[in-house]
This record gives sequence, C-alpha cells and structure tokens, in this order.
Amino acid sequence: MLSRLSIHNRSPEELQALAQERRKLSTSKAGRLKTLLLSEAKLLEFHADLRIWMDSTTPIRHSAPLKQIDKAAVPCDRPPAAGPLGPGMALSVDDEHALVSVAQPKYFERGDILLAEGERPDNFYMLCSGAVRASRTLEDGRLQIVSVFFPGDGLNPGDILLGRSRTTISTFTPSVVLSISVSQLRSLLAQRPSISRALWRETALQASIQQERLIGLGRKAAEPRLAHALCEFAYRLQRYARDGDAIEFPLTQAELADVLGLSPVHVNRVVQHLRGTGLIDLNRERLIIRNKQMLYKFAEFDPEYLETEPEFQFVGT
Amino acid sequence: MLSRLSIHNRSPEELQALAQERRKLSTSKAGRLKTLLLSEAKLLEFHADLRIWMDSTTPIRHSAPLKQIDKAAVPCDRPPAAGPLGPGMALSVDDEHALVSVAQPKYFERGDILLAEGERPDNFYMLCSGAVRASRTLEDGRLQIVSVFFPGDGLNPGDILLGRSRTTISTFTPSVVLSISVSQLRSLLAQRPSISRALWRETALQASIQQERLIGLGRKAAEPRLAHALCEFAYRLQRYARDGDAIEFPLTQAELADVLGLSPVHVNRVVQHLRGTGLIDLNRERLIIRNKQMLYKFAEFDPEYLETEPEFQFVGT
DNA sequence: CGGCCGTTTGAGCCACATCAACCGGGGTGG
DNA sequence: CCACCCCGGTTGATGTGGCTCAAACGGCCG
Repeated sequence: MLSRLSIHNRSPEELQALAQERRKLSTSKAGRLKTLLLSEAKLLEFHADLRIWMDSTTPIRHSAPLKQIDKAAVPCDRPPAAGPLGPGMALSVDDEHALVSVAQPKYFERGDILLAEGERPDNFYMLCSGAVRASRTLEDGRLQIVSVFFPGDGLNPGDILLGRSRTTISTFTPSVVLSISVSQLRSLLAQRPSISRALWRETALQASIQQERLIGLGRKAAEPRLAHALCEFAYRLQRYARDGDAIEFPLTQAELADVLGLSPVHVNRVVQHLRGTGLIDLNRERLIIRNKQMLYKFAEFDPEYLETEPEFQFVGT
Repeated sequence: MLSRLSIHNRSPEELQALAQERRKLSTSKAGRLKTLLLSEAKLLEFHADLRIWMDSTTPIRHSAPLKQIDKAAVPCDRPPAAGPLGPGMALSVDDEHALVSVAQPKYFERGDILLAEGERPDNFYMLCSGAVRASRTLEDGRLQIVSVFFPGDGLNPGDILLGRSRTTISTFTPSVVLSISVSQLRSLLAQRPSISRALWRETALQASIQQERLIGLGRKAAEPRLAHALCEFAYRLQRYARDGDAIEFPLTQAELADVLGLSPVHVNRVVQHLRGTGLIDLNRERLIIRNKQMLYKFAEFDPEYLETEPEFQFVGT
C-alpha cells in the first residue's frame, strides 16, 4: 500500500505538480517501482480533481457544472460532471458534497483487502475506480464471491447497520475508493435524511442483484448463468459509457468461476462455447457483446432490477 | 380469501364475541367450511388483540405492558409483550404504535399470492403469523425460492424503494399479515427517521440472509446446504420460543428443494441421511434438532448474521 | 532465459437430476 | 360408510452436467 503524504493542505495545482513529478520520475524506472510511482501519481491527481470539484460546487444547493477535466487523467471512471461518485448512488450535489468533504481517498493494489471477514466495519467505502469483490472462504478452502462492485457502488452500505462484515472485501484491480469513518457518517445521516435514504436504496439495489444471482445459482445451467453475469456486468459498466464498445473486463476466468459457483475449467469451456455461438467475445482484457438482443434472451436478463424508479428515489423527504 | 366485515368501529369485546360465535358455529360444520369459519375467527381475534394492544399502549412514549392474553388464542406467534410485530423489526413501542395504527390486518390462505412478480408494490407487508416465501419462476418452469419469511419479518422492505417487485410473494401456510399502503408509509417515514432506519436495517438483514444462502448454493454440497437452512429456520423461529422444543415446520420437502436449488427426491434422500446421523428429526409437522452443537458445526452455521449489534440499531437519530 | 499466471485441453468420475412407480393418510363425493 | 383421489413422502434405476486431476501452452515480468 501507499505511504501517506501530507496533502490535505495543498492546492490542486500543487498536487497536480507533485503528480507530474512522479510521472516523470516513473519513466526512468521500471518494474514494481514504476507502477508504484504511477499509482501514487494517480492518487495525487484524484486528490487534485476532488479539490477542484469541491471548490467548483458550493455547499449550498445548486447544480454547479464541474470544470472540464482531461478525462484520461482522471482515475475515476465516471463522468466528472456528476461528481467523483457519479450518479450511482443517486445523491444530490449537495449531499455528495457533504459526503466527499469528510471522505478520504485511498488507493489499493490488486488483491488488497479493504475489510476482512468478521471485522467491525470502521469505514464506509465508495468505489471510484477499479473493481472490487466481497467473498467468503469456507472451512475446506472453497471460495464464493458474493458481490462484484464497480465504480459508483457503495461497498458496504448494509454492514454499517449490522455492525459486522460477514465477507472479505478485496480488489480485482488497482482501485481508488473514498472512505468515510462510520462515526462521521453517523452524524451525517442524522443531519441528512436524504443520504440515509440513498444508502438504504443502495442496500436494496445490491440485495436485488444478489437475489438475481441466487436464482441463477439455484436453477440455471452454467451457460445461461455465465451469460447473465456478463449481461449484468456489461450493463453496469456501460451505463456511463458508449454502447456497443468493448468493455474493459476486470475478472479472470477463475474469478468468474468463484462468482458463478463453478470450477475454473468448466468456466473456460462455457466461455469457449459462448464464443462459438458468436454472441460474445471475451478475453482477459475486454468483453464485447456481439448480439445483445439474443444474449439477453438466452440469459433471461432484464435490466429492470438494476434501476430505481426515479419517483421513488427521494420519496418523503 | 375472506369476506371483509365492518369491524373497524367495534370494541375488542364485540370482536371477541363475534369470533367466539364463528368458533361455535364451526364445530357443527366440516371440511372447507369449517376451516373458513375458523380462519375468520382467527382474524377477528387478531383484530381484537390489536385493538387491546393499541388501547393499552398510549402513543406517547412509555413501554406499557400488554394485558396478558391467552397465547393459544393469539394467531400472532410472538410474545404479545412486544406488540403484534414482535421484536423482529426492532421498533420502539412508539414507532410500532404509529405503524400499526395505519396498518390493516389481512388473512391469507395457504398458497395465496400477496404480490406478483413485476407488480408495483402498493403495500408494505409485515408478517404476524404463518410463513411466506418470495420466489421466481423461470421461463422453463423451474422455480427458485429466494426468501423465506417468518412472523416478525417485513416482506418487502426493499421493494418499497425500488418500486417494483421482482419476485412473487405467496404463503406457505395460512398467514396473518399487517398491510400498510405505501403512500401512508411514505409520510410516516418522513415524520419518523427511526422507522426509516428500522426498514433499512430489515433490508440489510434480509440481504445478509440471502448472502448466506447464496454461498451455500454456490459452494456447499446438498447435505450441509440443507443443514444450514434448517439451522437458520430453527434459529429464526425459536428466537421467541423455548429452546430444544420441537419446531412447527411449515415447508414440504418439495418446497425445501426450491429453497435449496435441489430436486425433491434428492432432498428426501438427504433428509433421511441426516435423520440417520441422529442430528435432526424432520417430518411434515415438526423439526427437532437433536444435537445443535454438531449440526451447527457440520453446516458451518454461525447465527451472528441474523443479529444486529444493539448499539447500531438506533445510531444517529 | 526462467518462472509465474491465466488459459486451454483431455480423461475419468461422482453428485445430483430425471423418470417412474408405490405408499399412507386425510379429505371428498357418492 | 366406503371408494376414490390427491398430495406428500419414499424408493429404485438410469443418465449427465459439471468436478477433479493432470499436463501443456503462451505471454509477461524479472
């Protein structure tokens, strides 16, 4: 993990300069050191972007447009216009501002553990970039992945209330998350019912995803089960991207197996067969859905369960 | 379903008298008519108990003890002291009073559908007595049960926010349910953040249960999977009963199969083998856990995920 | 160049599904 | 009151989807 810098009292410009420095330095290095420097640069740039976004949006409610940022440089995978958290959690600019102002950005390498099974969650995490899993290891060593998170998702909205995490939360790829201490979140929730509502909604949405996966595990054969997972991932990842494009795919086949409750070799065979039908193209880097219509049909995938009806988002408050 | 009576402006005594009347009448009848009369009596008694509870607890906060009621006559399976909803949803007397006062009790026969897949949920349901499932039917007719509800559970806390039910909610056994229209619930939520918090918690708790079942479906063999489900059911049902007793078991083996993602005949064989080991005794009426220690170990069951840490229940508000 | 990781391929096996028939009890209808 | 039937549970025979074990391959990093 990264050494902590004293960055909290520096201007965005200073932070960007620091980032630039690391990038320059990294070109002359190689291997592990190089990637470390690059990831440090990324985190600094994320800090800078965050600061810029904070300054450009006043805490009083009005939807201030975010100063346009070079997208390639932003480690956050969502349109910056919606703030660093994106529209995923359905927060108002005001609420997002309140959340972000008490949040701390953190960078994790591939495979790092954010929260271990059985621990008390001290922080609430929101994923800005990368991909994260929640998994459980049984006594005999078998592993089941219970949730897969993408940028914009909250990682443990339910655990906050339950007081203990029953799964291990770790990254698939290098990731940037915003972390809020539970105690600070608590006082925020008391002040802002709409944030409370948003977290409840996030909990319900993730339960809905789990439910759909449960149905697959219980009653679908391997092929439609895999197809459904791919549809879900593609849909969630593409919500904020152009349609039809290749999708950066963050899981290995072995990890897919742990999501689907299958063995890695069987996943491989199923992937090949699905490739053979021409419906999809999948390899380590990217997923391309060649015939969305038919794939949805084959997988019995209906994206409705991934959406909230807008009128229900802010009921009551 | 039952014909509606005009009961809302009758006293508890009148209601009990009416119930007594049906019971008397029922003894001279047989078959379907008899059970209908009995269920009508039950609903009337439930109404009466509700009224008594409402009268004995003032809307101003103080934990008024409920007048002792003959437990056998109360269709609600939880200690009346905690109100008709019991401690399941972790409501204060005050909140429970607010909820119950706008709720309508309803009685459903075995197999009745409360909410069909794809419908917009107009009501929020709380189960007082009986057992209820949420299930999904695939195109080829296969069925997967996603949740099993027992008295004290909310049936659709998440759907309220998502605006559409993705599963069919129906009963295993005759059941009494308290129903609140979503619009009334909405205004309650705006007034009482603690109710909002309780529903969020209920959503998280049910997600936690689903998560545990998902792990079983993905990575456990049939036997520990069944054992785990039985542990869970027993634990949830016994929270408000004496330990070691026989438990009234509401599912058939075929229904168990739909919970576990197995075929009915395989469930049968597994049940027999589990009986053979002496760990449990299970038939249509009752479940007896003979060796809790060993069963928990075999199933890798740890009831922690069914509990909320008390200090987290009312944070912030 | 060597080692590691992710993918691929093949052979054999087992847990669980499917199909089919029978049993016992309680409710129904004649 | 009896005959029937339906439902839930039980049993046996047979088939198969997916697992396990084992080995090889290609690309990337050191």
